[in-house]
Order: sequence, then structure tokens, then C-alpha cells
Amino acid sequence: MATVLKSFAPPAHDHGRCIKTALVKAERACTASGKRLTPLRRRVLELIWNSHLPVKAYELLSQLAQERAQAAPPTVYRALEFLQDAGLVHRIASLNAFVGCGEPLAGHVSQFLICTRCGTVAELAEPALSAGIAASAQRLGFKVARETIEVEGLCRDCQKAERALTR
Amino acid sequence: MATVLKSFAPPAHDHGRCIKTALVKAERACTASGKRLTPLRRRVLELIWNSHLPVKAYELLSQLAQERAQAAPPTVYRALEFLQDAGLVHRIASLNAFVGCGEPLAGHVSQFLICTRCGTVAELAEPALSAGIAASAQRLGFKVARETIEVEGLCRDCQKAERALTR
DNA sequence: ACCAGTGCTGTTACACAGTAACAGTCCGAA
DNA sequence: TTCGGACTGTTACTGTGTAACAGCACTGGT
Ligand SMILES: [Zn+2]
Ligand SMILES: [Zn+2]
Ligand SMILES: [Zn+2]
Ligand SMILES: [Zn+2]
Repeated sequence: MATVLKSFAPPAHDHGRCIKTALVKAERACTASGKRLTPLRRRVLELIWNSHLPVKAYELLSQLAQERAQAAPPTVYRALEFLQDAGLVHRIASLNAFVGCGEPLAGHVSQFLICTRCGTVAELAEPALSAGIAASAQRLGFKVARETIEVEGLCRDCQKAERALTR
Repeated sequence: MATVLKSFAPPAHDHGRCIKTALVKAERACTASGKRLTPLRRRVLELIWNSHLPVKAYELLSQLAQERAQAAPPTVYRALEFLQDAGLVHRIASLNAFVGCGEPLAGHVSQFLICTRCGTVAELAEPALSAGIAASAQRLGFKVARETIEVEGLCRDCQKAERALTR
């Protein structure tokens, strides 16, 4: 049965809560796996969670630079690398951007729905899709190690908005 | 039923034939859709088809620069944009690289198997996968416009090679 | 013949994305 | 105390991609 980890965030919701729970889960995930969520890394994660939109590395850098004068590209890229390895953020290859992971404790496949109008990203976790890919691959003798699924389209709200325009 | 457009190219095969048929199909696709495959565009396509490996834009540029002294980044990026729009090449987002499309006349979904050892890329066309994605998306009210599926792993030959090493 | 518009390429100059390499700091283990 | 490892600072670079303008060829109308 298909399970959706994170659905599209409603336009107006208590996002402070999203941030808070994301940070708490991150702390837990790190202590559980013996990794260190340093102030810098924590701050970068927090910046990423400022919205449900994918964030570019250099946006993070400029925000960070307002707090830490010394911030340079390696600063943010190292933090991002750590956060990715810890499963706390995902990289969206088709956008060169990063989003926070809503379920860092669960196993992560990378399946994303990206709304091209409002920019928000939703993460899926459909074992059936992964299974289908694995099956197709196996028919070619191919052994899957990592999958990248990035689907562009329109979220429900943006479809409504589009229809309203063309009416 | 699943159909495989292009399987992994055998290590040694008549690749001149691959190039030739790719160019012929490209000509056809362009005349059919009223697009112009200019010498520059044709040459870039030919360079991409030099192998079944994904090619980086700046590799193309340096090859091109040996023939045309004036070649600059826009030269190659504009050709690539045209070729993509014409469905003659695909961009692999996770690699920042480009591969020729084996079936430019058929509709293109973007489903790729990427061998992390030998680097070759195989293109899939599994309607079942696309259907599965569309179904999952619809459950969230999401309307799919474009899908990116890039699967990394090991091709059959490279699995054999790996096993031989660890034996 | 003239002109305007369009599509293709040349050219310059950037902006954005990511990494290598080395230097300090801190801290816990031997 | 000393060593080593993890983290961050710092410099400098490579790689990826685009904006903007200029020229040029072709086409279609006048
Ligand atoms: Zn939220
Ligand atoms: Zn939207
Ligand atoms: Zn071939
Ligand atoms: Zn291989």
C-alpha cells in the first residue's frame, strides 16, 4: 500500500511547528546515529526549513553571511553534505537545490513532486514505484543502487489558480 | 507490457552504425516537425553520439573549439537546447551531462539507467512506471507535466567485473 | 529594389554551482 | 603531554550556465 510521507503544505499553516519538529527529529536522528549536529549545521538546516521551497546553496550562503562574516562556499557545502549524509535534507538534482526531509528517521528513497508554479516540493515514499523500477532494471540485468525521481507538474491549488485565469 | 527502447550497448559493437542511424533519424524528425538541423547542431549531435556515455557541455565545447575557433559556451548550450527541444538528446540532471536519444520519433519519457562503474546510460520507456507515478501524484491532487527518473547502479557486465574482483 | 522581421551564430561578460588544499582550533584518548 | 580526528576558516580555483547585444542571411511584403 502506498504511503505519503509529506503532502503539500497548505498555503497557510503553522510553519513554525514544521521547523520545530524538523529540528527535534534532526537532533534525535543524530544522537541515535552518533553524528554531531553542530550549531552551524543546525543553523543551515533551520534556514532550509524556513519554507517548503527548495533552497539554493548560494541563497543559504548569503543568508548565513549576514550572521557569520566568515561564511564561504565550503561552509555551506560542507554543512549540506553532512545533512544529506544524515538524511536530513535532500538534493533536488533538476533544480540544483535542497529541501528538508520530513521523515529523516525512515528510510529515504528520493521521490519528489515539484510544483512548477508555486515551487513547493512534496516528498513521496512509494515502495511500489521503487519496486517497479527495480523490476524493469532487472530485466536488463541492471542492479539498482540509488534512484532519483523528480516529477514536475502542478499542485492542487495551482491547478485551481490556473483554471481561474483561463476562465 | 514493458518495452525497452535501448538496452545497454555491448562493449564492442558497430558503433559507427549507431551514429549513422541516429543522424538519419534526427534528419527525419526535424524535417517532419519543420525544425532546422543546421551544420552546427548536426555536428554537436554527432559529437554526443561519439559514445553511449553521457557528455558534459564543456567537453563538447573543447572538442568543438578544435574545429571552430569561435566556439564559446553559448554556442554549445544553444545547440543543446535545440536538440533537447527536438527530442534528439536528453539531459541527465544528476550528472549535468547529455546523451543522445535512441528513439527521437517516439514520445520521450525520461527514464535512465546509469552504470556508476562504466558510465554508460540506457534509456527505458516503461509506460507502467509513468502510470504508477501519475497515480501516486493524483492521490495528492498533483498533475504531472514532466518526469525525471535517473537510476544509478551497476550494469550486467560491471556486476560480473565486481564479482571477479572480490572473489 | 527596399525594408522589416525572424532565425541563427558570434562575442563579451557575467552569475551561479561546486571543490581542492591547506591552516587553525578544539577535544578526547593514549 | 601529545597525538589524532573532527570541525571550521580561508584562499583560490574549476565547472556549469546565461544575459545581452551585434552581425548576418533569408524571407515576405511593399
Ligand atoms: Zn510548514
Ligand atoms: Zn503549486
Ligand atoms: Zn553504439
Ligand atoms: Zn557498467
